[in-house]
Amino acid sequence: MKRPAKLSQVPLSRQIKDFIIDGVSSGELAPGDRIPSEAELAKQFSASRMTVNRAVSELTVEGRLNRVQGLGTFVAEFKPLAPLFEVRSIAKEIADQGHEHSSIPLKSERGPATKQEAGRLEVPVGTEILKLQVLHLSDGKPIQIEARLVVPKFAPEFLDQDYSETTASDYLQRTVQFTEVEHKLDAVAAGPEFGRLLEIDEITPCLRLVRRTWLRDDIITYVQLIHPGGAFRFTGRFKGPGNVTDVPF
Amino acid sequence: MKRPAKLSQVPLSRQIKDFIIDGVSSGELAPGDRIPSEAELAKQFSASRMTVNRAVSELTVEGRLNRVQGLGTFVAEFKPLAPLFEVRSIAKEIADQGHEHSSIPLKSERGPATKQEAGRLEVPVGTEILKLQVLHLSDGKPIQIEARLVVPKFAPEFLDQDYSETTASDYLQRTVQFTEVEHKLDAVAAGPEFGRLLEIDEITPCLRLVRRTWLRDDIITYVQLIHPGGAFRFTGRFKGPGNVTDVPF
DNA sequence: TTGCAATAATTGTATATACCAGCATAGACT
DNA sequence: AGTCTATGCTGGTATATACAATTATTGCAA
Repeated sequence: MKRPAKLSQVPLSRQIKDFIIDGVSSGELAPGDRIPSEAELAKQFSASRMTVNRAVSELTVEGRLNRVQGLGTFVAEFKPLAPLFEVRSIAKEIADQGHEHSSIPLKSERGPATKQEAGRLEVPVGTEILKLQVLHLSDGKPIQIEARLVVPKFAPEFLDQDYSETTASDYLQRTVQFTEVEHKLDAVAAGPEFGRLLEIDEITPCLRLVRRTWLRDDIITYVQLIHPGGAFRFTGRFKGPGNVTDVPF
Repeated sequence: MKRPAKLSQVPLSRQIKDFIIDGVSSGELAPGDRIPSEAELAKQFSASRMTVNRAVSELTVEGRLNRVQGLGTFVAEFKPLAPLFEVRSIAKEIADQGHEHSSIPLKSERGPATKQEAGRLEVPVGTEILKLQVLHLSDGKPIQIEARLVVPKFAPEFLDQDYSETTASDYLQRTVQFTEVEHKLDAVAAGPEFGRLLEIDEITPCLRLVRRTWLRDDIITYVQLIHPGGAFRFTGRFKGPGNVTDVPF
């Protein structure tokens, strides 16, 4: 029953991949669960086993599945490669460690970029940007100040939204695979203003993380000032030979 | 000319992948270069085109190659996913920014783990470990103190080597694809001892990065204390949907 | 010279088939 | 009861084939 090689809009192997990915993200498939065997999927999609094999293999290379010969294919524990870079990693870490996370918006406005802000974003002074500043609390105690500057070239309508729940997934779905990021990490004294907000002495060392992200044509700048007690843990997962050889001995 | 399905020790597709990877790492193939077409490789390896296709596709998923329909396959600009985690990122950054990097070994000894060291490595107190401490200089000025603790279960012979040039690539070659890493970032005052070494006031804020790596059965712990002036930049590249959706809006 | 059509080369996708290798279990044998 | 073996499921690898889609080039016609 040789099927004519007419290609639909979306390749069959892509459909199979999406089917599995959707199952995971919807919660039907949890990490550790076994997914249907290649033969079952092939029947279900009227595809040949090789097509299924290709789809599943790619998901394995991507780290989403683990395959065991003789046993089956299982949903992998999916850890983002570098959770440090998540939006709400601080909030998540706080929550994961059993503390209660809350936040107080300090600033949320749009307006022309000042000289300093423009410098951070590498845009002309006066460009209309979104400026946000949030104080994060752990069990009611101030722990981090987060400042965010956004040049919303791509979707100005997001300017009016409550930013706190907005993530890239809202407007990007598996479209962009790569994102350039530049980070700068250093330690600074809290200083009078932030020291007061964080309820610490102004000479207290704080961690400052400046992150610039290029996503398509947009530039996003983050500044996080983290209270020393707010040191956070995160686990990362490296993938691929390029990292293996970079792992320190 | 159907080849019998006798499998050699190393799968053919693996051999083809290695051939390309070797070409890149030896410099024969530079980023941007076109690699031989699937048909050529198939002839060269006496393989079917599908086998070549599989090998090359996997390298594409892994981010090492870019394929363009109708044109060919090209070596990708390969950027490590998270250069922050490289051993010598500080040294590299210093060099890249046109400064001269040098280092002074402060400590290099093996012996039983103290309580604190054992705690960091999660091994019993008294376990024989390797302890290293190095002061990094930029243009002759102290900029970072690096401490490294290694539990060398895997290859005790490395204990006697000069650690500075030793990387994981010396004993691992494309064997381990995944490595778990835990990081802890915080900011601390330099303190009297390190303040003196770094030639700064003891209350000066410093960045401290603690990194634990699990590589096979081994545990490696890093502690980096970075001078505030030694704030470093790095660019990262994210790959895969898991990160796309995590990229902050 | 410009514009368009045909062509060759390349990757993209899919099928059907074959056999190998790892794992668990049912059943026979001791 | 314990042990071995056969069987069937699973993924792992490889081949041969076919046609689609994209790209650059070539050559012809206006």
